Amino acid sequence: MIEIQKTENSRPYTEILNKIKSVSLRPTRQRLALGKLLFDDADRHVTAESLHEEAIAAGIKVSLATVYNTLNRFAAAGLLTEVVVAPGRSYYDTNITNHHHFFCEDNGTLEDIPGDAIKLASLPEPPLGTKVKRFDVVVRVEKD
Amino acid sequence: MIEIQKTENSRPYTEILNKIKSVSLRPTRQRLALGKLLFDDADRHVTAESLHEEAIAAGIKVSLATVYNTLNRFAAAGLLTEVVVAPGRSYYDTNITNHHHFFCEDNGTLEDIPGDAIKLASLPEPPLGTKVKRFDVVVRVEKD
DNA sequence: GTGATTGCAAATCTTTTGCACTAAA
DNA sequence: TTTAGTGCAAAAGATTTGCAATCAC
Repeated sequence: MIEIQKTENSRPYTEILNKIKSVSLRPTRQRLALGKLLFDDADRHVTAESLHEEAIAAGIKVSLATVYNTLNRFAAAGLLTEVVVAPGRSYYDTNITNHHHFFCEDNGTLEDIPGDAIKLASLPEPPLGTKVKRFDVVVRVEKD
Repeated sequence: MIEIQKTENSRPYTEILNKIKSVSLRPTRQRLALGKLLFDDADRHVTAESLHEEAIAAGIKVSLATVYNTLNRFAAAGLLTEVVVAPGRSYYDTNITNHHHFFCEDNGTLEDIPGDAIKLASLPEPPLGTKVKRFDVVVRVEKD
């Protein structure tokens, strides 16, 4: 029984329920709650650690291991994108459209750049035997 | 005494010696040997692990911790660039000019793209209170 | 019921660090 | 000699995994 679904805010949960079901994952209590945190607002950037803290603060009982597993499952299913900008820490982005990032190394903050805001004037041939999958632009900024 | 300097190939070692001295680092046996592996060829991409294996295979006695320390010192001194392309592993690049990368996730291979081969047609304003330091383009490719 | 998911703890992997020893200046 | 660098082993940080209990179907 998913008691949280009985509240007056049941519509968003239905959306998240459908989103999770649509990728053939079981809508468990933890996945629904994490999904609500992730997908209720647009363009969120989280780490496993930050999402876990947020969940605990919101009174959601979920282990860090499950947060890792959920982020990985969501990413593998295409619900999230993994963003690699800093060594030793993975960021997950709820924006799954083609886009890029500002990254502030001073405080580890990510901000989206719309895909159409950046155009490559040219691109050399990829290495022999390979084809281009996509490209990621990271614009590194610093506080001034 | 740096016995290896006595061989007939002493010229490259002089270059590496000077390179290391030029950034106020002590030219120890380990740094000279790692420097030779790194800088004798152009555009090398290594991880601490891969460079350590290479060194051991070449008969150089050096610990993994020292390889990490050396890569970090070299990078801090501007002799190397750290490249962030995959979660949980740091790559170091001997190309310190402005450039970008092809990255093949299938085998973890990096390949340089000259800086002038890529031009951004436009770039939105950076987040408030920040200024652009530089941008990195990673073109992700896959085997076909 | 059956198979997927959770949670915890233990394991793994990469990287850093403390400290006694060694080497460079 | 004075200070920096090395090596080992231990520690640290991020992430994954084994397994019994639990939950969705």
